[in-house]
Amino acid sequence: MLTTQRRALISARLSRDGEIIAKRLADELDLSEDTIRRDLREMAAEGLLKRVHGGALPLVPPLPNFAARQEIASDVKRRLGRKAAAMIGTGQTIFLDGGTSNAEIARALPRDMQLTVVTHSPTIAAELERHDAEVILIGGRLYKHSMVSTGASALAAIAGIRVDLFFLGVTAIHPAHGVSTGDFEEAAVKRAILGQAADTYVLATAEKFGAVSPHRVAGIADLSGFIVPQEIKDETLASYRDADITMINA
Amino acid sequence: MLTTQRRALISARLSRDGEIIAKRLADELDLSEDTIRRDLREMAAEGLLKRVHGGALPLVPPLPNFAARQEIASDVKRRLGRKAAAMIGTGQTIFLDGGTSNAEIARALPRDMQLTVVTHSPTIAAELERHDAEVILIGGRLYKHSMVSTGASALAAIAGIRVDLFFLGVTAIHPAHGVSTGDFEEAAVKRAILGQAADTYVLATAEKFGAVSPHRVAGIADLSGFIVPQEIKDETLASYRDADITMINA
DNA sequence: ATATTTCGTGCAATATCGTGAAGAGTCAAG
DNA sequence: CTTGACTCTTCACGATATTGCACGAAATAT
Repeated sequence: MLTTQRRALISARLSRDGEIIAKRLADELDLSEDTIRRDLREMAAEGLLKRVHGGALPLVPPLPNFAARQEIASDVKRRLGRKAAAMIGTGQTIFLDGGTSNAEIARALPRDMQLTVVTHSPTIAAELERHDAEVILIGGRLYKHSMVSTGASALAAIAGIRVDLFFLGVTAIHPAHGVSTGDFEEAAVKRAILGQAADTYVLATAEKFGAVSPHRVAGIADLSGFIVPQEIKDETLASYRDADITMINA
Repeated sequence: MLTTQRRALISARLSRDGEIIAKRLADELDLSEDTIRRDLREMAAEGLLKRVHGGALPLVPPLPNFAARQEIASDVKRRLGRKAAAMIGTGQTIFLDGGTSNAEIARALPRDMQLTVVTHSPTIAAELERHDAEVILIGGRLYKHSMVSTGASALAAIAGIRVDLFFLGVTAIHPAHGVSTGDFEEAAVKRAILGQAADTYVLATAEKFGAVSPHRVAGIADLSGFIVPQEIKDETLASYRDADITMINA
């Protein structure tokens, strides 16, 4: 690839994605990071972009849809997402539930990783547009609040799929009442997926512990484990210990 | 090989590949790089191409690849989208195909309109997150290039749905070859939807007319009409008149 | 506070460039 | 047939550009 073309690509990516990440582009183009960084440095000198640590940003503010996408996932959720992504092996088939925590898993997945991602969330599917991963989208009636497919057709589609790993999203986690969520249909879909997964993990931010939502998804013992932020107190987690499930710190 | 022939070849390669790499062409033609570079130098002096280190590029950047196409919802597409949205009645069920034009329809829909939108594009579904519309998502294996579900399960889901209005997205429109698209699976899905729709309209930007893509979706007469930008020339559209379909100006 | 990532710089290896000179072929006038 | 003018090509070589690597500094993550 010619240098000029590479620079043109950088410009195009900048306006499309709203950012350039030096390392990622270097991997993608199979070049050293030095080359990419040199490009960025020189293009910055020409006033074509703004250099930042790790890559570059456009001078003009990015498109609105990117701005929306960029919504700040809290630092905690990003950490949980990275930890979860690290649990996934090449070639596996995983199911990503909807929700912002699981969207962070999608973002944390290496772009060139070979795996199959099943999801009933169009938002998550959209996140994976530029990944190499095979994406299986579960259709159905869209439940807007959580942006996931529900209903009979979703259940039917789920019944035909087995996955290695399921990352379940819930709104509440309680030692006695298990994990639960706010919508009846949504809970039914989650239960269906749970039944098809070899292992199920929940990304558990602090505010969910001790809470109960109307529709139960599963008991604590039905899960393989939780991924919890490390700053959560031990006594909060103590009441879950007897269920003998894994607590992964992130 | 004559100099003139060689230069003609260079021009042809430039428009076909969007680049000339001096060394590669020299090897291929079994000539020294000097000769190629002299050609490039002189053609650049005549304003036929742009010299760059390592070879040459066309003066006009190559066809908007997918990355760039994604980019700007041109003013034209927004107009088409608004016109299409205006055709939709309250309470109707419509199917939105993937693609940037159809995304503009979704954006142009009033937030509080009561209707049912069926789509196999997670991107379109995500656009409708804050609309009151009921959204039915068609699942399947995600074809990344266009971001739409394809495959047997998508076809099965489509077979169970009837819609009032289908907004079809294609890459090419030709009087004799009908409307066509670049992917085999994608074309099959589009045909399936067409069979379930009472009316089908295509948002037709100027560059699509007269073009032909590998996989035919339908003949012109199988459609209800086109929504075309008003600045398109009458003679361009003349060859479609005999099919007796509606041309809506936007 | 420490580990990891990213940065900038200098440097060496390689690729590409421009120039001028030399070789090869063509053609027409002598 | 020979010669000289002309064109096109290749070769040689110094100049310039590009790339990857090493290493200490700075920024960022844990």
